[in-house]
Formats: sequence, structure tokens, C-alpha cells
Amino acid sequence: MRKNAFTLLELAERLSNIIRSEMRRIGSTYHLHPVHLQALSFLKQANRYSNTPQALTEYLGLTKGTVSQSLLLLYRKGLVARYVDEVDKRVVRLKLSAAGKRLVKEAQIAPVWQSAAANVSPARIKTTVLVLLETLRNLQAMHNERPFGVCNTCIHLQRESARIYNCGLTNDRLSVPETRQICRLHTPQ
Amino acid sequence: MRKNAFTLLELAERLSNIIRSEMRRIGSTYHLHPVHLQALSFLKQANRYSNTPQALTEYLGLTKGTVSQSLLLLYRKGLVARYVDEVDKRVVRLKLSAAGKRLVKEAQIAPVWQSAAANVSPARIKTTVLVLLETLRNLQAMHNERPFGVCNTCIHLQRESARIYNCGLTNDRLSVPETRQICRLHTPQ
DNA sequence: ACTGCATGGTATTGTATCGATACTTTAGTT
DNA sequence: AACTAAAGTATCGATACAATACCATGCAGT
Repeated sequence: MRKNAFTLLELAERLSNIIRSEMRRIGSTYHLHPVHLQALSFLKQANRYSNTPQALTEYLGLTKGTVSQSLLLLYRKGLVARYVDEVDKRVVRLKLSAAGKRLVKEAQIAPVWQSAAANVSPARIKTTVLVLLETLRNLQAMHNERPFGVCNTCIHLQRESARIYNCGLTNDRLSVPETRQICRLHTPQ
Repeated sequence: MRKNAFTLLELAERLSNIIRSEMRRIGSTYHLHPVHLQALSFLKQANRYSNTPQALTEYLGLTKGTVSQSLLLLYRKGLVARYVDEVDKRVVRLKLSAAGKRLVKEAQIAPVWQSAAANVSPARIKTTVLVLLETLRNLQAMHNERPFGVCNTCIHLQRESARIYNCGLTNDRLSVPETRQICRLHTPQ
């Protein structure tokens, strides 16, 4: 058991290096670093409560000053739009520009992974995903980090009718596509 | 299947961020970055064919110039010893100093992981490890990277007698502890 | 032995991450 | 009105990282 847990960590570390290496390779085409690709990918999926520098900071596990600089770079490259929130004027809302969306679509590392895991049976993949998810949730809880999940799997999601959902935490109406986005207020069921 | 492969990647990315965040936190005590901790951890486990800047470069997936600089920093901090190989004088051999070994022991992130995965059954952990390992090997093969494993699981390892092993590739004798070290020439069975 | 050529490593330079700190603006509270 | 918290930005210093150039050693082939 102890040995296995250790091996699990080692594997995660190795995979982490590969991911970063791959991101570095892909990102170099656009003169972007791994953290930029992650930021763009996050912003593509972030819902209305999570499209802010603060949410991105929590997601990446960095400091807000660092993230602010990275966002400035993405803004200057025309990949991200920024505008002040109407209600709370301290808050900056972030949105991918058309160029940003295009880049996220192009700069995918997912296809490589799909072929790498192509010969593993769905059942074993499922087990792996569940184990990693549990480990991740525990790690996040230990560090008092937000879980960051999609509304679909959130305890606060309420179904009003066929196509109308409601967030029990904010009392906002959510469209169907919105329930597939990432939320920083996510609470796993 | 496609969806699962995607989720697997997302999980790996999230775990990757957590690992880096954790390494950053632990490393800050010693004014070290994640890459330094990884380097020290690697050098602790590297066998006689892998205790060089070149091997570390391959392991981390960075460029040799970058790694050379990081090693210089570790050297100046007195954590790593460097000496020229007697046979091939182009090669630099790396070794953890006493302080380096002490630091690696102290700055472990493994305990956190062990408790995070504590409630998962051994069988499920085993499946997870196997799936991740297969995915890792495939990814490495796609990038023409070396697998980096321990001699125990290498095709070249030959058992001469109870306590004498032999590497079929280099024709060197290996002690029992050496067969548990990481080798850059590793070829999975 | 001489001449390429590959290999292992270092030095240098420029860009940009990242943390730390300080600061500004807005919101909320007493 | 004053205090405090929260969201963000600005600035600075250290250094990761890539790119390039460079040096020394080893190894072919002639």
C-alpha cells in the first residue's frame, strides 16, 4: 500500500513532466508558456462565477500578482478580453477573444493522450479516473483548495424543467451549456 | 472512450498543478524551485549510467543548457557534488552531498499523497498504476523519450547468482541495491 | 597521425515566470 | 465617516528556460 501510493506519486510526477514538456513544445509555436495554455483552456471553460483573475489564480495555484502578469501578456497578444464588472467594479471579467478561442482549439494536447490510452479498456480507464479523482479531491481538501468542477456534478444544481437549471447557491438561472462549464464554487456531490 | 481519455488528461493536469504547487511550497523553505527538488530526487535514485547532466536533462524534458544552470545552483548551495569521469573526460558525474541527501529526506511530498490515497483499495490503486504506466510508456515512445525505470523491470537484467546481477547491455556487474536504482538505458520487459 | 564529426558540457544573453511587497480602487461594516 | 476586506495592478529581484555559441573529449575514416 505505501509502496503503491509512492508509485502513484512517481507516475503523476512523470506524467506531469511530460505534460509540461508537451505544452512547452506546442506553446513555443505561439511563444506561449505552459501556464498560458492552461489559462486559455481554463477561460474557455469557466462559467460566469469563474471568469476572473482571482478564480484563475486559485485554479493554477499561483499568486495573484503572477497571474495578473500572465493575463497582461495574453491581453497584449490579443488572446483575452478584459472588462470591469458592472455590479462589482473591483472585479475584472475575462473572456477569450476570437483569436484566443482559435488558439485553444489548435493547441490541443488531448489527441496525443487519446492515442496513448487507446488500448486500455474503458472499465480500467474508468477505475483510473475515479481513483485519481478521489485522490485529487483529498489533496485539494488538505490544501483548502476549491475543487473546481462542472455544475453537472455539483450539489447546488437544481433542475427546474427540461432545459432550465438553477444554482441553489447563487439562485441564478443556468442554461444547459452553462451546466457543463467549470465553476469555482463547485461542491462535489 | 474519447470522453474518458479527455478526463484522464484533465485529471493529470490538475494533479500536475497540485504537485507543482506543493513542491513550490516545500521548496520555498530552502529557496528551491520545483525543478530543483525533482533533480535532487532523481540524483538520489540514479544509477551509475544515469548520474550525469545529460541523463537529468532527458529525465526532466528540458534543454541541457537549462539543466546545467540548475545544477550549478545546486552545486553552489552545496547540495550536489560534481566530478569528471575518469574514463570519458567529457562526462560529469553527479552525486548528492550529505546536505543534499538530508534535504531530499526532509522535503518529501509523498506522505501527503499516501494519506490522500489511503482510502482507496489496493486493487484499484494497482489498476490505476498500471493504466498510468501504460499511458506513460506510450507517451514516452511517441516522443522518443527514454522510459527511465529501475533495473528490476529491465529486459537487460540478468541474474547470475543469489546476490549477483548483470546488465546485459553494458556487461557490468550490479549489486542488489543497484538493481533498484533508476537507469536511463532502461528497456521495459 | 590527421581530419572531420559527434557528444557532453558550459557560458552568455534575452524573455518571462514567480513570489514578495506595496499600492489603488471598490465594497461592505460599524 | 472611518475602518477593513477584497480584487487587481505595479514593481522588483531571482532565476527558469530556450537559443546560440562555444570548448573539450572521443571516435571514425582515410
